Amino acid sequence: MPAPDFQTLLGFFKAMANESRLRMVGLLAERERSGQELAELLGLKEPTVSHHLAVLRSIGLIATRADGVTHWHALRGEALTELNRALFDKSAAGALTAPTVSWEDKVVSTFVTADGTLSQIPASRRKRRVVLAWLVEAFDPTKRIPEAEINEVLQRRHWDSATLRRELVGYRMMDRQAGVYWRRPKEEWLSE
Amino acid sequence: MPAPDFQTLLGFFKAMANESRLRMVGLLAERERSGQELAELLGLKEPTVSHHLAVLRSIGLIATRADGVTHWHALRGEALTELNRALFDKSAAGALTAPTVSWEDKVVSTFVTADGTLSQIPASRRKRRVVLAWLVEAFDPTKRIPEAEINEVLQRRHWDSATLRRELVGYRMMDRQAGVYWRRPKEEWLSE
DNA sequence: CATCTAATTAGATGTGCATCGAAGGACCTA
DNA sequence: TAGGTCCTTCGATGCACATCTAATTAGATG
Repeated sequence: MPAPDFQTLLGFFKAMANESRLRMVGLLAERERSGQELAELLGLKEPTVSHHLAVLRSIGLIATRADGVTHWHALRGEALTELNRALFDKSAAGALTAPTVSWEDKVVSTFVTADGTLSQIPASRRKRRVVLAWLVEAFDPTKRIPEAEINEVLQRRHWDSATLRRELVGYRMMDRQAGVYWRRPKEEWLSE
Repeated sequence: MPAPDFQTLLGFFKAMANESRLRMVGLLAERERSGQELAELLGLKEPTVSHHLAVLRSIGLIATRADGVTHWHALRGEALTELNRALFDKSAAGALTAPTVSWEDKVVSTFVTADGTLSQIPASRRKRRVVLAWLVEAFDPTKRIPEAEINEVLQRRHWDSATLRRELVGYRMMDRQAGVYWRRPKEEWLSE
């Protein structure tokens, strides 16, 4: 049987995250029970029990068998075993891991509009660094670039090219001398 | 480590039964992360993340370390291991078996709201006695307490502190003389 | 078929909780 | 100590859901 995906896992937790249902599972773990019996033991009305049973059944945790007008409900032990593996095996991380978009990508896509311009310069240091790292890609790492060209390229991204230029130097992503700029290796950038 | 009780288990499921928190656990399983980072990755605002972190921390699932202004959060693998055992070992039935909630507890929780205030004073003598027994716990049994303090404490539970005070004396749970009150031993309370 | 019992469905209601904006710390750095 | 960043706390809001009553289905029985 395949390791359950994120939604399955979430469904399982939601099903168990209710006092009545959790107690119900406890009661059904002992032996099979009828709806009435559960209602009595849990102090609930039958419709409520019926509702909870439907939830538990929908995740395959219980099986119901009809005998005349009475319905007998029982816990499916296999289901618990399956979930045990799913949850706590090494694969757990796999199941839980969200579809991976890196944090950096998210930050960039937040601040860069569809046409490639910066909607604003992040105030947060950490995010600003990410956006600048993206910006600096626009420059040829093997060349020395005059300030005029730097400004022109940055201007295309955001009106405040002066700030961007200053920040690129501040974060050690670029260096300059006598009005000429060049990219610095990533190892030398400020790490935070 | 002791097998967790019913309430602990329920708390765990409640904590995991939320998409944001479950994804959060997945992200933290990979590596430790800052609040900002989580907010960005989950598409939530920081207050929301903070709230969720508090929930996960309250069940001991994550540990937080501060580094300057940044707080780094990490998953406590041990916690998961513990829960694994608790959940799926032979004890499953035991842990899940409904907690026997006494009648008194049920009564108290019926009349006391989550924030510790009385929603109403029970009309039934027997239930009123239970609620008063719960109320009287608020007072130090070794001290003599001025009426002003009595009132202040009771007021926090219910607007009608005068009635509560009178009833406490009526049920012989407290006694008074010259405007000073003290608790009486349980053996001397009215038994009904 | 008439009626009884057990269960489910439908609809209404109240509550818990996820989320957010605003405001308030804590800690850094200049 | 002034300003800035990161985080938390507070209060408000809206939605999801647990529960109930009433009505309906389904099987049993005489």
